[in-house]
Parts: sequence; C-alpha cells; structure tokens
Amino acid sequence: MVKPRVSLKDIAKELGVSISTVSRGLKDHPDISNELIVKIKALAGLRNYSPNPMAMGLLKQRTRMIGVIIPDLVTHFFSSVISGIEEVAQEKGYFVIVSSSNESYRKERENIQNLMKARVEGFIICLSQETTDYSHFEQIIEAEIPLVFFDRVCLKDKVPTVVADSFEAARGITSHFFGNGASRIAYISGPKHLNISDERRMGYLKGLSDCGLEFYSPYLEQCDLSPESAAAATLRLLSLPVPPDAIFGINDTVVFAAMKETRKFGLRIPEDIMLAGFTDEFHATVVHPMLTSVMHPTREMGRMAARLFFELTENMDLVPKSVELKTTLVIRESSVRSKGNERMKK
Amino acid sequence: MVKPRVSLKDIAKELGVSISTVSRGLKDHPDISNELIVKIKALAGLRNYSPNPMAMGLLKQRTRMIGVIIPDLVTHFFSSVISGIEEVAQEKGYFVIVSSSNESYRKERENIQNLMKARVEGFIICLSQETTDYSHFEQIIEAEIPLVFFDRVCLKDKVPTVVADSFEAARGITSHFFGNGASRIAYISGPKHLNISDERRMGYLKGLSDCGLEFYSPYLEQCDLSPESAAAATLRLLSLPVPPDAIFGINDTVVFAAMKETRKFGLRIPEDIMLAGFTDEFHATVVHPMLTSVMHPTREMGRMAARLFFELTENMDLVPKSVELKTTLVIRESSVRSKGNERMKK
DNA sequence: CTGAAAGCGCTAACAG
DNA sequence: CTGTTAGCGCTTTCAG
Repeated sequence: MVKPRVSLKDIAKELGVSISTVSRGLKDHPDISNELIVKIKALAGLRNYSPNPMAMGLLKQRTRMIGVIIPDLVTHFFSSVISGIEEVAQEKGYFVIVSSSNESYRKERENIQNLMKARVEGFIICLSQETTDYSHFEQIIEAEIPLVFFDRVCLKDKVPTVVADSFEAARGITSHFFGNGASRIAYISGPKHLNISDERRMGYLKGLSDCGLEFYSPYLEQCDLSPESAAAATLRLLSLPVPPDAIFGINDTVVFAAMKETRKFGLRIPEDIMLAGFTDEFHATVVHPMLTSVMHPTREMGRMAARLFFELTENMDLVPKSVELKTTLVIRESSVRSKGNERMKK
Repeated sequence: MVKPRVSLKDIAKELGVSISTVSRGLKDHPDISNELIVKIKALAGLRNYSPNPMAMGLLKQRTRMIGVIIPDLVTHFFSSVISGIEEVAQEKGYFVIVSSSNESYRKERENIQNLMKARVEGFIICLSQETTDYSHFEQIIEAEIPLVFFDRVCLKDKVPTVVADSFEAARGITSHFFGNGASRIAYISGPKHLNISDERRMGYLKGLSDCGLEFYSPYLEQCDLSPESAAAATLRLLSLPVPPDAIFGINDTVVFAAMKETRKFGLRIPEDIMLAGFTDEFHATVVHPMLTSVMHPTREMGRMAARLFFELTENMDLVPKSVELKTTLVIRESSVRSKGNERMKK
C-alpha cells in the first residue's frame, strides 16, 4: 500500500523538539525562535511535509469538498459549468466531487446520500429531469448544509440559484424568427415540470404575441431531452397539415436531432424551415448549416454557482439569492434566409 | 456552519453503554448480545448515523479518493471516459476527484501536487499535450502511489496503461479510403511526442504501403489539437499543388475543423475529398455529411483504467499491464462516394 | 458480554 | 520560548 507520509512527529523527532513546536514553527508562531523556524521549515520542505487533511478535517470538521450533482457529464453544457465551478473551488482550496444522476431521480437521491456520508461541505446541483419530489433537498437544508442550484432549479425561496434568462432568450429567438420571415414558429420543449421548459415556453408565447402571431398549440411540442424523443417530436411537427416554418428547441442536442430529422424529411434549412437552439455548444458551428443558438455563459454559470456556494458557507442565514445570467443570441446560417453567412450578435 | 453529525459517542450516551460497545454492535461482533445489537442498530438508523470518513481515514490511512487528471473536461471523449471510471469507482465505494490540466504541463504538475496533498489513494491520468518531462510521474511512482495512464501514456514499463489500437485503426482508415477510391491520403496528426500521434502515424504509413501507395511527406500534417490549428493544417493540405483526396485526423474535433475548412474552400465532401475522424463522438452523426470515424470504447476505457487501478491498489508489485482496446471503424457519408448513406461496421 | 485505553495527525489551551 | 495535554471519531487490543 501507499507509503506513510511524513508527519509532524517525524520532523519533531528528527529535530529533537516537540510536535507542537514544529506545528507552531510551520505557521510562524511569534513564540518560536527565528532560527528554529528556519530549521523546521527547511526540514519540512526537504521531507516534503504536508499536513494530513484527514487529521485537520477531523479536528475542524471540514473536508474542503463540494459535491456537485449533474444530470449528465457527457455534455458540453455540464462539463463546461463544472470547469467554472472547479476554477473558483480551486482558488478557495476546495475539491470538487462530481456525480452524475443520469437524469434519474433515484440516482440523484443516492448520490446525495453518498456524498453526505463522505461529509462534503455542501452541494451544487442541477436537478435531474425526473425529479419532482424535493424531499432529499429539504433534508440537505434541514441539516444546514450549504446548497446551490443551477440551471434546473426548485425551492427558490430556500436555495440560492443561478439560471439563464430563459424567458428573454426564448422571446428573442421567436422574434428573430419572425423578423426573418417565419410566421409558423414551433418550440420543442422539455419535461413540463422543469423551470427551464416553462420559462422558455412563456418567453415563446410572449414572443408570439409581441409579433402579433397566434399561438397554435400543436406547435408547442415536447420531448424528454433525448435525441430520439427530440427526433420524434420534430417528425410530429413536420407531419402537421400546416407544418411550422421555424423550430427552436430547449437545447442544442434537441435541435441537432431536429436537424437530422428535417434533412431526412427532405426539407432544406433554412430555406424551407429555420432552426435555432439553446446553449451554443461548440458543435453549433460544426454542423451545416451552422446553427443559430442562444449562447449561455456556461463557465460563468459554474463560477457564479460556486461563488454563491461560498457566500453561503460563510453565512448560512443569507437570504437565498437568485442570479439570472444574460444570454446572447448568436445568429448563424440556420435561421437566415438572405445569402451570406453573417454572424452577428443581438 | 454545518450541524455536527451524530457520532458513536452520542449513541453510546443515549443507550448508556460505552463507545466500543456501539462500534462492535454495529458490525455484528459476536461478543455483543443480540438484543443490544438490535437496539444499537435501531437507534443508529433513527439518528441517521454514518461513520465519519475522516476518523476512519485517519485510522486506516485511506481516503477512498482517486485523483483523475485529464487534459480537458469539455470533450466528449474525456467526459465519457470519466463516467466509466466513476462507474467502477462507485462500485468499490471510492470517490473520484477530477482535475483538468487544460493541456498544460504546469497545471498537470500542480494538480498532482494538490491531489497528493489531499491524500488521494492514487491517480488515473491522461497526459497533457505539453508533457514531455515525466519527473512528476516518477515522483508518484517513488512514493508507491498507484498510477494508471490512459490514451496518452508514457513510462509503460512502470505504469499500467489503457489505450486504443491506434495503429490498427489508422491502418484501417487508410485502406478504407483506398478501397473507396482515394489515392492521395493525408493525415493530420497531433504533437509528435504523444504516443497516439505516433502510433496512428505508423498505422497510416503501414496502410499506405499495404495499398501500394507512396508516402508523400506533405500529406503528413500536424496540429496542436485545437480547432484553429487543425483548420490551418487543413488549409495547408488543400493548398498543395496536388491536394489530397482524403484526409483523416487524430480526433474528431480536428476533423470537424477540417470539415468546416474544406467547405469554406469550396470542396464537396465526399465527392471532392473524403474525411474521417477518430473517437466517434456523438456529434459525428450530427454533422452533414455524417462523419466516418473510428469508434472508441470510451466508457470501457474508463472502466478498464479503474479496474487496473484497483488491481494495483491490491498489489503494488504487479507487473504493469498494457491493455489495448479494440476500436471499430464506423463508416458514414463522409467517406463513401457511392450514393446511399450506408452505415456499416467494419 | 462489556468497558477502558491507546493511537491515527493535528491544533490550541495551559503550563512552565 | 517550548513542552504537555486533551480531544476531534473511530477501531482495536487488553482487561475485566
């Protein structure tokens, strides 16, 4: 097994002083003579001493670990948010333990239990798609363990949250479509109970009415966020007696699937039908035509979530803050009928 | 701060017995009376007791944490490998701490230092692109801390590794191109010192000679794995007096960039030039034309790395094992000139 | 059958 | 200026 690392005791013995002297010397305690401090530090450096975090943790009851639970690691959005979290966690000397719920409520609960057992100091969580019961979160709150939600959120009166301005963004996409000549605009949403589904739906409706368009309920489609289900929703839309001439989806993965389906259906993008997504993954510029998409400040979302988390650790009585991050509509080929691949910001 | 959790002491006090009795009761020690065991377990369950991992860690000198260092989290390949690692780690009751080196040698060293300080029980690492000096790895080995490499590897005589069959795969792509009518086959490689660059290059050369093609050195291009640098390499290839009629790249990201560049250059895929990638990301089927790619068993690579890791923790004297995982060439539109979007496996 | 005591590595209050 | 002691939560001899 692993070689035991040097401890204060080892150094103390080697120097012929007591353990506490070494401990103090290492932190420049004023009571220790300068020469001793120098000697202690020299030896500690030589032996590559570093304090045992478990001993410290036991003493201070702190693990410096944050538990992060996300629906899916294998996604540009989530992995990018995690980089953001990691960035500020590292600054603060914290480690991040990521567990994926795989969009499963059961797994989400399990992950929380496991991480609580591991004594993480708190949680940063994005709800699984299935989650409609919040008792496991209440449990965290009751144990007075810091908790922050991002993107998919709940219990906003008790828990700080970071989200994108979904409403505004969906409204923006809708009127962008309209401005480019579309009048039969469809939206493929996600599970109803998710805040992001709902807010984007509201923005969509507002966008329609802003443009003087009627809401036609078959144009409001739904999927479970998987490519397969998104493809099926797309097919339903395209098969309508009067099919839409523009579609946007709750995220880019959904729209990539819609894009494939549209092409299979024999329609041209954007000539026959315009497309736009949400999140602006790297791959939006890789597909052809390049995908118009609402760019999320994903890394910043992670950073912000971590910042809220640390605010909370410092003061658990804080009134839960809700941060809404601005998004940007990045217009690309998939929603512009005029020739030219312009790429302009809203 | 966090509420202190119940300890053995709390339960012991409440039951009017000693701490050691509770400790024994919880693990069905034969010396404890059955009724006491029942009472102890009941109360422990009620109070939601779980042993403090730091106390255990201090005692047993084990943290049950694995440090994983990868070049980049925001990539299908790496996040998928990590899911695989997490899967088996979780089975074994281990946690995974992921840090990204961002392809930086400096950061890679730092991450190792930090994780050693955190007393992870060992490492699973994929080298950063910049890494050519291996002293930080030697340090891990000397400390007798378990270490496993995957994908980008080094020190194979000392460290167990999991890689894909790069040589065979590159050879396969080359002859697939040839079989589909290409004769001027180019390869965009990555940094020279990476094993994956080199093995794929060797496979490419073997493939050429298998097909009776001459090696033409301008067709062996190189990039630093960024989309920008891949695009530049592509442009150099396309601007050659006699440009290639087929290109494959060291990974899909590179080829996505090549695809964009090719289109910008005004060439049709696959009519004018065929393309193929490595890794088979999800997005290979999203681009148009769909990308032929060498499918990596990414999740399995993670699982295998974790398995090797645990073998190592159980016996540090094991002879380092090198596992090579089979890949599959998934043929899609980007490399097939006949009409029809066939999708067949090799 | 059960309790007391030592020790894992460290800090901090209390003595000198 | 430096050492001793207690204690963080737990397991494990060693004594009852």
